[in-house]
Amino acid sequence: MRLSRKSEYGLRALLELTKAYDQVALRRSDIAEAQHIPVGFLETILLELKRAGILGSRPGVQGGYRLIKPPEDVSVGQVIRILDGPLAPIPCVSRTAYQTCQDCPYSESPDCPIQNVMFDVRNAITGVLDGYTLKALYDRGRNRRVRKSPERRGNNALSRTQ
Amino acid sequence: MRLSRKSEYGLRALLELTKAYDQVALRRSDIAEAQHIPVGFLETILLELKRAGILGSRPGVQGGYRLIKPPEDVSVGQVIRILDGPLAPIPCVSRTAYQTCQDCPYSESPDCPIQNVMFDVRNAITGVLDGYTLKALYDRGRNRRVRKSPERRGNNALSRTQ
DNA sequence: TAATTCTTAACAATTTTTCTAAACAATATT
DNA sequence: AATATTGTTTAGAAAAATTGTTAAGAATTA
Repeated sequence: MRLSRKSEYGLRALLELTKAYDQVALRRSDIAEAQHIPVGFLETILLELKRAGILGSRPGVQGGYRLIKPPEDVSVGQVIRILDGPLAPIPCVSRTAYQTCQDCPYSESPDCPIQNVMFDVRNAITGVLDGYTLKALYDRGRNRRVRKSPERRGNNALSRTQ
Repeated sequence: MRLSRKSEYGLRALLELTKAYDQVALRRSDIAEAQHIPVGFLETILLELKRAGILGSRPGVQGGYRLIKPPEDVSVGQVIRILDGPLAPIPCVSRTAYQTCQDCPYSESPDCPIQNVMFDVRNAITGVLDGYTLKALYDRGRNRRVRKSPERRGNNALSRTQ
């Protein structure tokens, strides 16, 4: 159930591009440096996002990559699907990439127990990720860092998870 | 975000063992045949579940594996954690296996945007999997196959996902 | 004792993930 | 037009994880 490095890098890159949205283009080397991402790997990631219509780019001086969709119109779910493929834990519960199971003894039956649970898991995951936009991702991190009410400090994600 | 083969096999094996609960022990070859699982791989899976205290076993004639916990006391989440490790998409939001990120530029900050989303995802996943027991898994598949009301037929998981 | 079945550890094949290299193409500046 | 800058593309290599396999051994029952 792990998020790949690729998707994590992709989201971190998009965070930088969201910050620069409507302002400047960022060179892959800028992004790589800011986010500690191997520049060669980042390259392939940015290109996939470009082909998917999320990024635009231009070579040359003052060139680089930029977000060509409003950050509030791109969901985290979209991004992960582009970079990692379907969000569903198993192909037989995927909306976007459905596939029947071959070796599953329940594959002929209308009710596979595993399929039933994983269907719920898929909905739980997409429920979160498809409702979460790049703008929300960026703002949430930013607002929290500003931290208006001090008593909220102990309630951040990190302390909750340790 | 994929469920491993290992966990899928493990759950399918446990489904067989739930069916036989309090009745007979099942040989690994029986389980392998019933569920189309490579017997050698199944072996390593069953042993992990045994070490975790979920299964018991006995060699010899009439021997085999059996569930030693009531099916209503074992959650699908537990099983996947045993076989695949933590459910969290990234280590920094894991309750059971927390780890700080090394290369993340936000790792010193109390508010990492990625961590925030993935924290929600983790809760969504564990919310489903930790609340789903082997008994529920077994019964739900079984009840559905019986299918009391015919008009529900079009509403099964498979047709929903295509 | 003999047949049956689980036990253990090592390791091998395959696939996926992660990353690199190098030649090339486009753009802007001069 | 020349040059420097930056993205583009393809191929593939290194590393890690996944998915199995093998074989010798130990426990249990008949």
